[in-house]
Amino acid sequence: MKNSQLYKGSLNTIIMKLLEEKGRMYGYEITQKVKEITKGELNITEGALYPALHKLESEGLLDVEVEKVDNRLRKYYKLTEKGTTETVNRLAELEEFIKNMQTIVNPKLSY
Amino acid sequence: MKNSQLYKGSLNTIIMKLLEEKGRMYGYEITQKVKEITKGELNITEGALYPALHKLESEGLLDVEVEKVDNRLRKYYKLTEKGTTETVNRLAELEEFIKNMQTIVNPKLSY
DNA sequence: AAAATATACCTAAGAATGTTATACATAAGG
DNA sequence: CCTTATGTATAACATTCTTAGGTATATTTT
Repeated sequence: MKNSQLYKGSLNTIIMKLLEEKGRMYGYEITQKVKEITKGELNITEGALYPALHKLESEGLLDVEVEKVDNRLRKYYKLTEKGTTETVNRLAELEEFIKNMQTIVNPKLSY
Repeated sequence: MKNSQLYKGSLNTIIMKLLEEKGRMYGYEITQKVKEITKGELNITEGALYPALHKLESEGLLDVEVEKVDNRLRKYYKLTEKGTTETVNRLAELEEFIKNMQTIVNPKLSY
């Protein structure tokens, strides 16, 4: 996902947050949604996305439903109960992370 | 550095930002400074820090000055000219990253 | 005085995450 | 017909960080 190394580690949180909002999404849809939200700045690569989805599923955080649309396969993912709980934690961590990074970048604002 | 994977990829930017502010710092000092700024939330491990410093130096972004204080060795790092220029870019990237993540986490604020 | 903690550096093995490249398959547009 | 878009997948490689050691001196605690 993009050149900047900063996004490393945030993919799982992004996926879970989008699923929390949308209810359910399929892989390709997630890549397009992120591209749209970030105005093309963040492009999730498939080589990162699919393994991430599979791992979240294997950890019991996501459930999958396979559907055929226009003769093409789609795998819809949604948060499990456990996944929903975990999403709350990860979003809290993300907000803490952002706060810390802002303090480092712009220490004057933290007075 | 910490449990949360979110910090992955941000260490270089943190180091460079601190050096831009302080002028020069040594490794141990950096770990303590970050711990202080983030109120203990972010602990940079030495296994991450020292290789990162060496790499930034080998890339010509940092210069080193070795000094002996209290009979103990210290390696003071400071930004080179190239490093200073690069710091501006990385900070811009970081702000962009933070903005994007906030948009994803809190889409309502971006209306 | 001995032991633990703090200061100060370093590296190597492995885990986690992501890029790049490739593969397969259908649909739509030029 | 060929390219682009849609849709999923994996394997080799690169990067970053954790964990777990190692070395050495100074200070604080027991």
